Amino acid sequence: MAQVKPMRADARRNYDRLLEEAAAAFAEHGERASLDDIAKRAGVGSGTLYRHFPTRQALLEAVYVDAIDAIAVRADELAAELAPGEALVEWMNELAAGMIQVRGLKALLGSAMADGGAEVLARCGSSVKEAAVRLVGEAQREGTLRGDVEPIEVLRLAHGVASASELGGGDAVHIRRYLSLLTEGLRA
Amino acid sequence: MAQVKPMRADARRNYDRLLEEAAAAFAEHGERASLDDIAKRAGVGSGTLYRHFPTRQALLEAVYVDAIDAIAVRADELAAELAPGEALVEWMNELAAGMIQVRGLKALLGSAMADGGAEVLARCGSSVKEAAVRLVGEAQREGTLRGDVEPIEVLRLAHGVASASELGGGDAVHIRRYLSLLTEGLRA
DNA sequence: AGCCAAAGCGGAGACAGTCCCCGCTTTCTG
DNA sequence: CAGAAAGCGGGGACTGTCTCCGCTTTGGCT
Repeated sequence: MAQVKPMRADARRNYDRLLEEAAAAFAEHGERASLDDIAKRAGVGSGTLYRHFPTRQALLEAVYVDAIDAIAVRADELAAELAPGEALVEWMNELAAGMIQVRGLKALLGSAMADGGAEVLARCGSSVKEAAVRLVGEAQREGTLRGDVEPIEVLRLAHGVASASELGGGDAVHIRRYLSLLTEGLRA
Repeated sequence: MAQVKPMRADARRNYDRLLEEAAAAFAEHGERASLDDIAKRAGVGSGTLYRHFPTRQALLEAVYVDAIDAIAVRADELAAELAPGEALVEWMNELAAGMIQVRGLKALLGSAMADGGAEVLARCGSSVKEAAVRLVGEAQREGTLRGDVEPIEVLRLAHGVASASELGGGDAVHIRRYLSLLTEGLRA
C-alpha cells in the first residue's frame, strides 16, 4: 500500500518519527498515553500528529500493523507444523497472548471484531479474519472442530479468553487454562 | 452497613441526590460520564461529590451495589428452581447479560474478579463470589461440572463470555451462543 | 542555480474533564 | 441560642484533546 504520490521528505520523516515514539509511549504508558506528549517526544507540533493520525485509533492501528500482520503470518506457520485442530487452538493461544502482552492490541482488534467494525480496521483486521477463516475451515474439514462454529466467533472467543485471563494476571498459564476450558467444555 | 455515626442531614441529602443523578448519568452517557456534570445536575459543588466518592470507582460501586446484590440473590433463586448444573449455566448467562446491559458493571465486577482486586470491592464483590462458590460446589457434587473448575474461574469466564458477546452486539442470542460454546466445548 | 506554489509545520489557544483547597455556611449539641 | 465541628462549593491548577492559520520547507520547473 505505497502512497500513490510519495510523501514529501519532511512529512515522511515526521511520520516515521511519530510512529517510533508512539510505539515507545504506548508500551510505556499503555494505550492511553498522551498524544500531545508523543508529539513533543517526536519533536513535532501536535498539529502534525493530528494531521497524520486524525484519531487515537488511527495511530494505534499504524503502530500495531506489524504485530497484527505477524499474527496472521503465524497462522500459516502453525498450519504447516501442526494438525489443523491443534493449529487453531495454538493460534488462539498466541492471539490471546498477543492481545494481552501488546498493550492496546486487544482493544484495537476488538473494534475490528465488533459488529459494525468492518470498515474501521478493514485493512489490518482483514488479514487476521482471513487467517481465521482458513484455520477454522481446515479444522472443520479434519473433523476436530464443531461444524457450526464461525471464524468470527473464534476470534471473539479468543478475545473473551484474553479478557478472562487478564483478570487472573494474564500470564501464559492462565491463557492456556481458560482456552483449555473453552475447547474441552465445562461439562464433566 | 449503617454509619456508626449518623450522617448530618444535609450530607445525607446530598449523598442520596448524587447517587440518584449518577445512576441516571451513567445510564445515559456510559460509565465515563462527567463527574463534575453529575455534581452540577445534583445541585452540589464538585467538592461535595469528591468528598463522598473519592474516585469514579467508588461512585460506580455505590450506584451498582443494588444490581450486584440482585445478581447474588438470583443465584439462590435459580438454585431452588433448577438442577445444579442448569442453575449455574443460567446464572452465568444472567451475570453476563447484567454486565453488558448495566453499563459500567462489567468493568466494575471485572476489577472485583481481578487478581489483586479483593480489597477494592470486598463488600459487594464478595456476595457474588460466595454465590459462585455455592453454585459451583453443587454442580460439581451433582457431577455435571468438571471437578477441577474453581468458582473464580467461572466468574472470569462469565466476564469473558460477556466480552465476546459484546463484540457481536451483546444481545441475549449472542450471550447464549458463546456460553453454549463454552459449556459444550469447541471440539467436534 | 533560483523561483514560487503548494504542501506541510507547529504551537497558541479554545474547550472539557479531574480533583484539590480553603473561606464560608449549616447543623448539632449542651 | 451560641459555639464548635462538620460539611459545602466553586474557583482554579492541571492535564489532555484537537483546531486553526500564519509561517516554513520542499520539489518541480525553468
